[in-house]
Amino acid sequence: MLSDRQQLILNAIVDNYIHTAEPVGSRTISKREDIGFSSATIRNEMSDLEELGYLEQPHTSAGRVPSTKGYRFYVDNLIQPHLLNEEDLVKLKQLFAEQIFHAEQVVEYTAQILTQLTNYTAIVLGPEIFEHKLRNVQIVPLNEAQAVAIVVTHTGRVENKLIDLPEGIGASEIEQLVNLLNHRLADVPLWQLRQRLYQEISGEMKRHTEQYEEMLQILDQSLIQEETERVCLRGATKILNQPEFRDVDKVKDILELLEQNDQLLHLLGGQANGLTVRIGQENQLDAIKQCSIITTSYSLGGKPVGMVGILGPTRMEYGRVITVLNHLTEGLSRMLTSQFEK
Amino acid sequence: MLSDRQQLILNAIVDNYIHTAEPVGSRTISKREDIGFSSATIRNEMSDLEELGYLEQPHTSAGRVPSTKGYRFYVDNLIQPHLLNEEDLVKLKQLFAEQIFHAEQVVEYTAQILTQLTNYTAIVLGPEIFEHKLRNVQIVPLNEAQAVAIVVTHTGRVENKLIDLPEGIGASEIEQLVNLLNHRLADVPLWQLRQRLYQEISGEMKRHTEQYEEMLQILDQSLIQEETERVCLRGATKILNQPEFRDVDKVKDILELLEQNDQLLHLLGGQANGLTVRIGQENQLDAIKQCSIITTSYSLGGKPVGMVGILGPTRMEYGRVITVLNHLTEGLSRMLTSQFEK
DNA sequence: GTTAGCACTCCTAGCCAGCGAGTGCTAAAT
DNA sequence: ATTTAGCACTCGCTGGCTAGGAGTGCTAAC
Repeated sequence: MLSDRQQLILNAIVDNYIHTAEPVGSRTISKREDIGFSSATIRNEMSDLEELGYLEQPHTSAGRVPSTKGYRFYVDNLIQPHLLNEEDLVKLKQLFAEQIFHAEQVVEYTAQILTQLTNYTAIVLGPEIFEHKLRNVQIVPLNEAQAVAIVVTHTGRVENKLIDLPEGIGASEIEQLVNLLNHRLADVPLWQLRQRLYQEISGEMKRHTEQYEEMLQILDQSLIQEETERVCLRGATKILNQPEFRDVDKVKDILELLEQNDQLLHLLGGQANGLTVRIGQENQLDAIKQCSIITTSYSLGGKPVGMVGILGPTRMEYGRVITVLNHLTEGLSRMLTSQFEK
Repeated sequence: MLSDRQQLILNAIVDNYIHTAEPVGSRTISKREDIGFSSATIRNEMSDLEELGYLEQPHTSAGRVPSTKGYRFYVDNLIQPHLLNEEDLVKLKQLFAEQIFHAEQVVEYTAQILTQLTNYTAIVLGPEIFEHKLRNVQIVPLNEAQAVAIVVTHTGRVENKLIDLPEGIGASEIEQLVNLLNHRLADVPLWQLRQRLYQEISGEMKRHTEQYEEMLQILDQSLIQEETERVCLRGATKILNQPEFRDVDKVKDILELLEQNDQLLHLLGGQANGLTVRIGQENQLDAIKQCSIITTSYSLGGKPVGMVGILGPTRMEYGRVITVLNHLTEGLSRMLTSQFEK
């Protein structure tokens, strides 16, 4: 375990490096107000900290830079609570005041605000589909062969899908089918839909229509669960502001990664609920081994339904970002819950 | 006007620069098979071409680089038809073979293929909403205060919007309203909807319901035209592969511009139909004065309904990109027309 | 245990010379 | 009158060299 003084010094170094992006020398630390030791003492401690793996030296005659292990200790033990300024709080309040809630819009708006507040890249994953319950199904024929199937959830989310109509299906039969669906499947969670469809509807349908097979075919097409979640990325170019990413080769891989929507989910990294920090080397993907990601989840009525994440350099302002994220997810959860649980 | 030999040389220089990204010297040109003159002769011609504004010299003892004027002449007069290789043609055919057509998907798929084929950034603007006719309207109540309004067009596109319900509106009244709408407004182009609403429906509605004002309020909310067009960007990071954009400062502005969805429309630059090339300085936006954009439109039944654009360095392979775009828009138009005009 | 002092390391900026690609001009060749 | 060979000149780029400075590690004194 690190001594109190070692912790004090490690904290000072990480702090300094986060704000300057320059290797930190012993004299810089000894000049700080909260440190009462000479540079020589600091040097000895720094040497020890390096040996323990908390610091690294770019080259012999340079200052020290925190290692992944150093950041990890900083995040786990040293971070001090950060107070948001008035301006930032106002922006967050505005977000939560958005009474006109619409899943897609809130996701984008949230990502926008997050990237503004933090100056890092924001990734927001919308409320997950399998928590949604069916409100209403519509099937709108376009011509003889095609129709649009529309599924509305109790949260107001709308999914739609183009489907092929089997030959010889009339408008009245479709209408009948839709009525049956709405009658029987209302309030069924989306992920249970297909299962319930076969359980409850098929018997009834056999009685009502001769074209049982064709109908089932329509339904099967209509209710295929959307694979792509609603994930939204904002502020990808923020990384270009960081001095350690002045090199095109270094950012190229990162930006290419962020271009792939399906990779964004991997970045958020599964349904961990609560706040998670992944620092530098701790990340799976090579492209972002020089970055840190802070993720957290927000919930509806106690159950986590979505995630938000902030991607920045390892030299990220962890304290501030964590505070912002906590404020945000708290507000978001409160808002979601009050809106849909009544 | 330029002499034949001047044109030959300008063509050779642009050609060479496009492929090497290095200033072109007189000896390089004189060595080309299609040129039968010594380097000295080339030097004299180059000097003339520079004086006329077609070439520029980064510094005294460097080769020449085409100016915007030079590229312009090249594009307008010198470009040679480019043949696509088998592989590329197959990819394009695959796109057109997509029978399962869905506006949103085709836009994304098209952008993806374009960026793959050209290795530049692709921007695709989906079929414009005002060409779409109303097929069906639905209003699905979520709770006492809110509902989702859904508009389906004859092309199978689905727009949805969360609306607030006035107090005291019952489900039966909404149903009545929806029936009336579908009966009266089917096949009306979306952009005429509100106008026709007031013309045709209001009289009838006064008769049928006492809550005329409230109903109108619902409709007004439901039919607000979506401001954001379906625009899709792919391959933004391709620019990072270009040697002239190895500098973070140079790409930062470009990437930040591409992050803003509303700016993408400006890039495509209005409803010019037919193929347009905007080269370097000719671009309005400062951020892309070092880039060129080639745009063109595709059509449904003769009327242009969408656009595609390719963004690359001024040193772009104009011939190849133009060929790809022509193939694409031709196929896309044919596909759209055959699908919806029957 | 702490700190002042000092030799040492190593990066960085600046300077300079040499190289080479390329030009422009002139004079000879066609 | 063109075209071309020849040559001097320009200028960016590379590599080697040096001086400066920030920072370290060690030792010895406090």
